[in-house]
Amino acid sequence: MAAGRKRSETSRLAALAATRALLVELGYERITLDAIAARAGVGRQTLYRWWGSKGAIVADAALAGGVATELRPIADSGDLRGDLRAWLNEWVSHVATPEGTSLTLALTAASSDNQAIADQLYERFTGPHEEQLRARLARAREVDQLPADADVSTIAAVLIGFLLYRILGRQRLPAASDVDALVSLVVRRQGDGHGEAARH
Amino acid sequence: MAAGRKRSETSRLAALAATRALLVELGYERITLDAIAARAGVGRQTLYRWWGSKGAIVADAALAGGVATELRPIADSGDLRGDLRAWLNEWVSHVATPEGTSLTLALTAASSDNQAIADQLYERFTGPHEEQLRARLARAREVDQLPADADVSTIAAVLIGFLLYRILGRQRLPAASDVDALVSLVVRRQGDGHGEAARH
Amino acid sequence: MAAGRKRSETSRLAALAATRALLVELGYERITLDAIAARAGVGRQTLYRWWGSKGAIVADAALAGGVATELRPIADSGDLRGDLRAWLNEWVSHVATPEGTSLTLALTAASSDNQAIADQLYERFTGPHEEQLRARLARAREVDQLPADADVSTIAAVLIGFLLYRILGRQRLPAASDVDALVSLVVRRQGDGHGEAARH
Amino acid sequence: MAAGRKRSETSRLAALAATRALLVELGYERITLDAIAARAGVGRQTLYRWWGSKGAIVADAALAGGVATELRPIADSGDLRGDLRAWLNEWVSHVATPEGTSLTLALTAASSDNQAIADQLYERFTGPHEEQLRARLARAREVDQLPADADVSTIAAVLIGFLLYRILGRQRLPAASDVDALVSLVVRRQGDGHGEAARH
DNA sequence: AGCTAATCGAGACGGTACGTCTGGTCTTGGA
DNA sequence: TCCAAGACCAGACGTACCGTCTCGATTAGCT
Repeated sequence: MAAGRKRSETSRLAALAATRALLVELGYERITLDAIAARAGVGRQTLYRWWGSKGAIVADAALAGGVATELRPIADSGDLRGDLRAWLNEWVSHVATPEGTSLTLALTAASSDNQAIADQLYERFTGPHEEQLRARLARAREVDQLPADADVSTIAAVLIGFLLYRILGRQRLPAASDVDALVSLVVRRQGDGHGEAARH
Repeated sequence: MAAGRKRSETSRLAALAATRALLVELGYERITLDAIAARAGVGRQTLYRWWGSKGAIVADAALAGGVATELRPIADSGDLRGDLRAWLNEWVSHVATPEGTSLTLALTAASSDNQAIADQLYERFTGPHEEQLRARLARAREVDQLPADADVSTIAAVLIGFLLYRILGRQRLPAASDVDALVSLVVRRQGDGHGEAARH
Repeated sequence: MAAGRKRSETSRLAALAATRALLVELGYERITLDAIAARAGVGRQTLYRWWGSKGAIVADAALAGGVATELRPIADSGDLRGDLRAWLNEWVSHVATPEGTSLTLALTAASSDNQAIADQLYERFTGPHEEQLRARLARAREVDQLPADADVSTIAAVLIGFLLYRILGRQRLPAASDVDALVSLVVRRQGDGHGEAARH
Repeated sequence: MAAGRKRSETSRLAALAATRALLVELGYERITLDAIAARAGVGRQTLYRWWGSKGAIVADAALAGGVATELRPIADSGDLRGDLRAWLNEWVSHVATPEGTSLTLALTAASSDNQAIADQLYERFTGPHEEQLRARLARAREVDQLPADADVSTIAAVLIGFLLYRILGRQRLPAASDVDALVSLVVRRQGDGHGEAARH
């Protein structure tokens, strides 16, 4: 029962780095497995051996060390609105880089193209972030920074959806004031009337 | 200088219909100009003559008669929340069809791929809808269904972003109750406190 | 009922010429359809469209304008031995060129590899030559330059087999004296005893 | 200086046997070192260690125990024509088997491809047989079964070339009557006129 | 008995060529 | 001048082999 040669970690990392670089330069559609292999100094068969398709390697490259890993957890300073603003602004500044924009667009294209990638993206990236957001909102609700009947899932979806719309629209990324307006819209100060209460 | 034969309207419509059909069956990445030409009974050169690229014909097909045109304007019954719920639900039911989902995903992929398509999409589709939404919200603000300082742009972006997130996530389309929660979150009954007013 | 573009004669000839050139340079095994296409300035698909395989194009290239077409018919001067010697010597000098040797070896390799090529080679090349040889021998028999019971098929096969053996052996091509010996062996002067006749 | 492990004779024989089997099944061009290694249950590196190339292993497999070794020497019963007929017929029946045909074609292809194989083939196989033939013919000449001026080299080449032509042609292997005609053509009964003797 | 070194089967590596498919262009003959 | 058909060049696709390079596991001779 012989072992055979081990998978080359060098090749794996070179392939992912080359993919990220080419994704930034060319975008998902114009990228080529030939180009990735050439840039990484790796055989084409090696890419097929370990990833099997362009979509898979792109997803892995974008998620492993690309977009996802540098994101910080949402702070819990006790100030929900401040924490959300900080988190959203960090996101925006992260995506505002050319690399961030390219990788995000590439992931969107790959997800639209391939259900498996979409699932992986959700499982490894979107889902954890959404869950983190819901957890932070739930904690805020417990300390009465949100009304007891606040719908944390809807709030989380609205925050992420807003970012998504602005990124994909590529017209203009949200400024700090846009983030302020967003947070103010969906998270009112506790003690603000909610429901039919105090007429003005 | 002879005038020559006129452009064949039959061919144009057949090409667009074939593109839509194949988009639904295959998605943006897997579609082929050969396949469009064959299904439409049209020469391949004819597609290049009038559209010039795969992206252009896909965008035209999806926008002209595909996703966009069947949408109704937002009603103005005087009841903002009801009107928004109706509009959002109509949108959801429109996208919930297989054809609607496929065309939306195809447009997303094409937009991620190609800035020109993204611009066209915004100009002919997203922009008008957002503008319509802002106009409806502004009218509501005038009749005091929204606070005077409400940020209609942010509200509009949030509503669209929420839909976008749910569609692209492909986990599950929003139910009527999700739409209710969304509308309740961003459009409070007039008289609700809004702004920095009360407690500190 | 439209016609479509005609097959490009330019491309066809360029492909065959490039194949011959590369066959001489590289030999059958080391030749590449990529290389043929590149040298001919022709798309690779065009080669597959019209020939379908490396073997087919090699056979066509070697037969059409390569080895076969320049061969003269066997003369009929009335002198069988002289005519055969001339024909054999012409053959040897033809094959003795680098191009002739390479093409012959390539055809042999291709025939060993592929029955279809072997059949085509026989039908378009070997067969006609053998038939021509048989016809010349039969005419000689009619004018009593060969015995009435001479087996023209065997003689023809022996002449061709001798050449084949010397060419494939690649040790040394037959000289004029070898050709003389061969002709003397298989074609005796009429009037020479044949059979049990004149004991010595 | 320790010695290390010895070469595995088991592996060597398994490799040669697998090569012969695959040569029969697939032919020279379609054979694969992967396939040989897999069938022999041998590592690929072992093949390269001991033979170094596909051509080398194929030549070794075909010559060692394949085509060559089973051939008997030419008998010397005193009857030259009978001995030649027996030898040729044995050859034909040997090659007429599927295995014999495949191995012969494989050797031809390999020789056309590779000069080193061609040389080895001549040295280990064709050469010895031709030499054996020449020796038998020379002995016959000494006992006056051939004319004193008979060219034994040409006769030997003619006999081998005839076989080669029939085998490679693959149209039909020579029957016993063809062998008779061949022998009668090149070996006339002593006492037959030979040379420029009689008529002018 | 332990050491040392060459061998073994297995299998990943960087490459090259395969045969196919598509993109975008050009040509043909008919309307 | 447009159209359907279809050949053209270019180049990416995913697969199959090549010849090389690790791996860990056997074998031996030499100490």
